[in-house]
Amino acid sequence: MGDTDLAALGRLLADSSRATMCTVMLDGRFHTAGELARAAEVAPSTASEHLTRLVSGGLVEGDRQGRHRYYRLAGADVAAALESLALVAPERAVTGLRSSSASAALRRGRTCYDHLAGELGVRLTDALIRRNVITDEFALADAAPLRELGVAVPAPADGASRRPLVRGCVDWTERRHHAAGVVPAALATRLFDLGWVARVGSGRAVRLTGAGEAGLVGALGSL
Amino acid sequence: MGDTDLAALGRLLADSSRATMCTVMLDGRFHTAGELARAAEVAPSTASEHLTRLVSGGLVEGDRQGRHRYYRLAGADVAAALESLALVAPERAVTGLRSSSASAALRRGRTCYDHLAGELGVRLTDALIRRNVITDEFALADAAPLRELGVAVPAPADGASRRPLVRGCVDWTERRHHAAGVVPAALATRLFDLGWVARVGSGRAVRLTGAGEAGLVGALGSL
DNA sequence: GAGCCGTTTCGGTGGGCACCGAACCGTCCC
DNA sequence: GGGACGGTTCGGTGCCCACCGAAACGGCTC
Repeated sequence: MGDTDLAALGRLLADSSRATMCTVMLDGRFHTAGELARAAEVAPSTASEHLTRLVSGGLVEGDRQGRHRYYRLAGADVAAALESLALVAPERAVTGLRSSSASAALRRGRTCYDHLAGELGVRLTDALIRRNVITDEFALADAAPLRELGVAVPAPADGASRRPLVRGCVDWTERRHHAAGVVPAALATRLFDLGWVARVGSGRAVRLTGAGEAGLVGALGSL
Repeated sequence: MGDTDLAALGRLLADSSRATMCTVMLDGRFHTAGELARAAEVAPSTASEHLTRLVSGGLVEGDRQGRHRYYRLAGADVAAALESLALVAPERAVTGLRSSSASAALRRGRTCYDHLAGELGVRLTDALIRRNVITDEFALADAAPLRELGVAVPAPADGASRRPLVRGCVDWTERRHHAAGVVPAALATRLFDLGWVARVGSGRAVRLTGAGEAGLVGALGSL
């Protein structure tokens, strides 16, 4: 009986299979229905039903290409909402060695929809603050070092209504903020292109390469 | 099978009674169990069960005083997560005149946990930006006008790990950001003390008083 | 065309849980 | 003290929905 239908959204996340699928899709990329079914450990038919509900609920969007069907989160605001929920969510007991090492990799570095998070994300954020690229209040200060790296930094925002160039994003493993927004997203894309960060396995986990370590220290003075 | 138990949190919000209670508690204040039961339109026994679950889930904290028991949201991060969810949640169809005028009042002005939101919130945010109290990237710039109003502004943050003095908070009715954080929260408290904003009814809705209109224009140059 | 494969739809089954009324407990007031 | 009242606990009922297998529906390949 409220103003918005919070409960409908809660029901979508209430199921562990759907929650797992959403967590997988937090990397912002497309995933096939079968891949999501395996991740959630349910039959393809069950996964299909879940995905239909997620789409009609507006959390996920689908794109059919050939005989495959690709799904991803519906937008950055959805990813932000899920991340802020994950911050509140209690830590889950780790079961087994494989998931333990997997979550350790996630803690070290991962993508958060379109930018970098985890230890790597906050290290990068702190380096950007020290180099005065952004302020400690997450405002863009000096974009020159980024432009030298080949990052496409758009013109400053003309109002508060646009998506911010830089904003703070809660990091649920580090329990603090890291840099998000248009500029950090562009930076993340560029770092992938340069080969300075690379994906670990097929999930969200990423790591800093040797060239990335050297390159970022050179560009920002520290890391 | 994820890293945190997102599904458990979703289950808490999945029930419409619990969701309504959480929406009521979004004002950050304490509410009695009976009041929340009436808001959700369920028997007191049912409400009690819901509140027990919300507490054990970490979303809500309770405080017994006398024969009453008061409940409120567990923290600002919980409120932020709920607000970001409400932004994603689809608009709900308005049923009846009473809820229509109530939601209209909410759109005009309301408290968002500890600061101001709605039309009033974004007008205030824009005035703060025009007056250069904060930047359009939600960083604190010049606290002098606030101190003249009697707002207690703490010293600048010494690192990125503390709760930010100012941050952007999504406004689900205005579909843009308004100012949140330590400073806007202190400002809201001060405006209540001055009588410049007052609550409308018993819920989250607030309105700007005549004295508030004049006082804020005087302090900030515009509104 | 036939065959394969990824995906979706459809019945049927089972478990979880929201709900209420009744009983119980603690606090306040006369 | 007794009575009223707010809140919680406890059984019992009924609904919602996650799950699977089987079958149908594309699209791709040979």
